[in-house]
Amino acid sequence: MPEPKYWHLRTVLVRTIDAEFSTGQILPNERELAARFGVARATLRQALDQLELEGRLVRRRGIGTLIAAPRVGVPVNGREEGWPGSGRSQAWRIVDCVTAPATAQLARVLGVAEGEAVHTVRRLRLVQGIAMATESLHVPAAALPHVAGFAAESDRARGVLRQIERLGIDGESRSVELGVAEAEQAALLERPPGTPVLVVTTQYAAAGKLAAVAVSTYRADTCKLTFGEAGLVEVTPVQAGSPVRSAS
Amino acid sequence: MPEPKYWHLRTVLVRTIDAEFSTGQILPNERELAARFGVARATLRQALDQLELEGRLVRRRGIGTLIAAPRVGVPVNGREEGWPGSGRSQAWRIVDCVTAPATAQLARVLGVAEGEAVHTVRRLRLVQGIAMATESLHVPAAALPHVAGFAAESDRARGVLRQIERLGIDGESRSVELGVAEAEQAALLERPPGTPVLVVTTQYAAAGKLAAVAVSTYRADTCKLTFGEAGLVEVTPVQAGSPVRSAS
DNA sequence: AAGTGGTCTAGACCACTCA
DNA sequence: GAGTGGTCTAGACCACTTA
Repeated sequence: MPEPKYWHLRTVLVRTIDAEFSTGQILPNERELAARFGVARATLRQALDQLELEGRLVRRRGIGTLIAAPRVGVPVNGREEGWPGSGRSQAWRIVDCVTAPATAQLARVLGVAEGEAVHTVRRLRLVQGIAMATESLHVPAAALPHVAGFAAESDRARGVLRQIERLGIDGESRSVELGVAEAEQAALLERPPGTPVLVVTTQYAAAGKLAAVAVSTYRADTCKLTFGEAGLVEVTPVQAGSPVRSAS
Repeated sequence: MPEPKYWHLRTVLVRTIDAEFSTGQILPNERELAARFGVARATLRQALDQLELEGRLVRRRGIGTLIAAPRVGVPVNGREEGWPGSGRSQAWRIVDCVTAPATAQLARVLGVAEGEAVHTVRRLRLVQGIAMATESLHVPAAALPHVAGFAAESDRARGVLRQIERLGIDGESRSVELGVAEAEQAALLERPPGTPVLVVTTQYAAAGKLAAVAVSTYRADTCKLTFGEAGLVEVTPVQAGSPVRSAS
């Protein structure tokens, strides 16, 4: 079997979907689809798994399998888009703020000593009212002397976000990789554990030194991260396959 | 069952791996692991699937399941790193160069008329001798008048890459999303079809106008894309989970 | 209560690698 | 040929949604 059944099935489904279905429509249920294609339900599900990973389908328990909307372009441009106080109501919701000694791992990432106090602000990024990303912003407590004055957690969170702006952040570098949402992130994103996410790690520098680190997890099913000069032209999604040679 | 078995299994395996195994070591085979944990092999495999998606494991048919090396940081900084001729031997290998009328989709992305001739150069990005990414660079033929003179495909490819530099690219914007490798990409990356990839779409602008578009697919299992000021500090991987509260 | 997707099982066979 | 992961099956039960 040079080509697995589930992969062939996926190809057939892609064609069917593109030709006969549109966003929001419901596919026939899995048992029927499996019967129609003459495969076991597990095999059909393997094909649907692929399509879901690609963001073409959404499956809802108790409802059915629907055609997904195109992915939302989410700007990841640093201070302008992602930063807290800077101007207009950015769609961030503060979840948490804890101050705790750095774990070994966190200490290494932040470049501080293990056990040193670190503020961690957790936020949720909402795009059209729905949670698209979580973020944990870590900054050494020593760098923000005025935060200690706030008693309430929400005040402390806002304090951290406000004061970090006055640090004079003058550089940032990012990395993006694939991950899966663990329990906490999954809950915040209202998704089951194991949901694939794009993990964005941002290092913020002030005066040539690492000043803060943010780890964000974006829903990989619905997000397309956008960087750079704020959309030169509308970014239209492109097939992963070679767009010129229409082989197969 | 509030927590699926496979998810719990994954957690247990993560702990075991971190504690008792190191990069390159081979796990016991699936049948034995399944028996040891008292689950069906399919359930165990579901847990391993997660770990593979996270880049913690690599499975090789006929060999076994091994602990993966940490992901490689791959700079995606545009002209400096990714661009062709610019100086030292960049680890790119030219695969292909075709000139063909733009499909409807490609035309839309490039902002040209459907059917207009477009050069497409396909390249392979090698990191430590292994294929990490494929790239298709699309540029309207009208913009590169001198390319027509080259007869051999490899000359045309080099011609496109060289002449595009003289266009005076002065801006780029990118997007990153999750995808799966179709047959062609999969073959180039020496991976099975369906392999998860990070799809990077780059728009190059010259004189305020869109001049070229590149679509790259990076192996999601082994790549961590890095952006920005070329590594302020070594980027150490961070768990997707909340790094401060060590709940569970 | 009926219908959906999500999980889990036990077993079979295949494709690949290596001694 | 023995051992590994990859695919596929048929069936069961669960969790969730809607009516």
